[in-house]
Amino acid sequence: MKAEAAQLKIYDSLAGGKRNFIPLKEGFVGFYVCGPTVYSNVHLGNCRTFISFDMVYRYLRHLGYKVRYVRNITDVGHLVDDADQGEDKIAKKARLEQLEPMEIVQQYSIDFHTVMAQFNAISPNIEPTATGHMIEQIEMIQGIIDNGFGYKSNGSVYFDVEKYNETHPYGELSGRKIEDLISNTRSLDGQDEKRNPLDFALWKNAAPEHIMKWPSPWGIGFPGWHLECSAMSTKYLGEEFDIHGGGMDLKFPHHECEIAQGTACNGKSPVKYWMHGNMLTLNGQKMSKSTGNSILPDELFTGKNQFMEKAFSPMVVRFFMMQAHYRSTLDFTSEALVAAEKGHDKLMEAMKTLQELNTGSESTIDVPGLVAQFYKAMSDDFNAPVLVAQLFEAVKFINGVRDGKQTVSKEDLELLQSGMHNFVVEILGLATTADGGDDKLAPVMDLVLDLRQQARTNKDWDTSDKIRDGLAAAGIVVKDSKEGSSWS
RNA sequence: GGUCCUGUGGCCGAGUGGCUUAGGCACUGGUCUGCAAAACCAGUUACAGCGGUUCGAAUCCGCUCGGGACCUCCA
Repeated sequence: MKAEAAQLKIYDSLAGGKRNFIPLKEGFVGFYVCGPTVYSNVHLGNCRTFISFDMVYRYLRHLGYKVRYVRNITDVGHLVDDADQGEDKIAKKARLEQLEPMEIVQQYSIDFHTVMAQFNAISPNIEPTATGHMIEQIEMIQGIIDNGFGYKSNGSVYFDVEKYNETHPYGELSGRKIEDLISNTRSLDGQDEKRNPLDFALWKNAAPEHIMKWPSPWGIGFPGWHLECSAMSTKYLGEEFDIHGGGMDLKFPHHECEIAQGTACNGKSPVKYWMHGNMLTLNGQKMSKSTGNSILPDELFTGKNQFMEKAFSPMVVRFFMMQAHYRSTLDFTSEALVAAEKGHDKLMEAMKTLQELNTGSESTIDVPGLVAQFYKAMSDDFNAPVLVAQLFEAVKFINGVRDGKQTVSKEDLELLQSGMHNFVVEILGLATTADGGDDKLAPVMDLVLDLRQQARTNKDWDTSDKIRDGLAAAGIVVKDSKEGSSWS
């Protein structure tokens, strides 16, 4: 554990407030995040959740915890709607595109991983799939039945919510009362298999024409969506683990059902800290695949979309997200992205400057105190926006030292360098500009700038400006300073 | 309709009782520069409305208006 870190506090959705984080086993953290259903390209809203929890994972790791990070991939069982005729999302897509379901899964899993890599998200330690854990799911269903909380009906198995509620509070996570849920339940067709409309499927009987199905003690079928997370989190993290994350929209019913399933099967509530990331909005409305109000990461990176006036790089988007707290909604607009881009560039420029500073006998600001503020911000429920504000305090100082208006001691400089690296690169996950790679361009630019400098020395402003304007047209910005010209 | 969240300056977005004028962007003035860009310095704009609690509220309570989420698949 980092000695300089303040006590980590996490907002626990179940408790409804911040709690000191104390892991079940000292030094270790079990961390589960609900992953995507791979039936289409991940959109930016999906990405925000995963990026938020990537930041959480990075900070936990930085604090010295050994984290086992599990994020599932849902590749079966997620129905288009809740009616019994509801079609599996993967199967539907497969039918429409005349592909094997696993082709769909493969295609969109690859897309998901590609996008996450672009956002510089660290891969989970384990990324289990629902189809790869049929046996575990079947065993868990059996456990729930054995404990009297599941019942068979027409080849399907349902979770008996009313029975469960007699001894455990169903709805505690989302703040619902079972009576309200019952009175608000809409009457859907084909609910006759269930004893109660609130009951949810653990196993669904598959019709003969159904293409994704497995044998089970209750007949040929497939698992209910909520079950996979319970089965896989139990398998890899235990019956009780530290942190479970996911989007706010999964709170009910998905996470509520996970609590019920885990409790019904194992006799204990599975999760110590429930974390929920908030939604990304576009034009003030929740980004959602089903409504079409969404934008794909690639459309954002290429600028080929109807919402934004220009393209934005993955790191700018990530930085933008880090400027908002993960529990707040964040509205995506072109104007906000442009502002974030400038801020991002300023921060990254300072990161470079930081490597070239001269040291003095003493520092003009309290550098250890500033770095302590970094920890304070992040330890307060991962308050990245406050961290970013502190980072800009550092930027101001860095530029001040560069301009000779401030001084920094050698010791403090090293502290600041490591602190900035830790928080900007390791924790916020902002990759320092990947301007390597273009090996041929650098020497060419050196030559061009050298020629321009000659022109400037000769006061041949026509030539020097022509070079500058020409480069600008090519997207290269030239910056002059006392030490010479640079480009980016 | 039910449950819950939210409304901060031109924009984004922190802050939950008494110096945060948070921070970023934008804007204005200045420094620097051949000019510009970038940097730097300084400054402007705020807490939806009404009422209440309090010595004191952006921060607590009530109401009004507005926005959103969930209640059905969604990160």
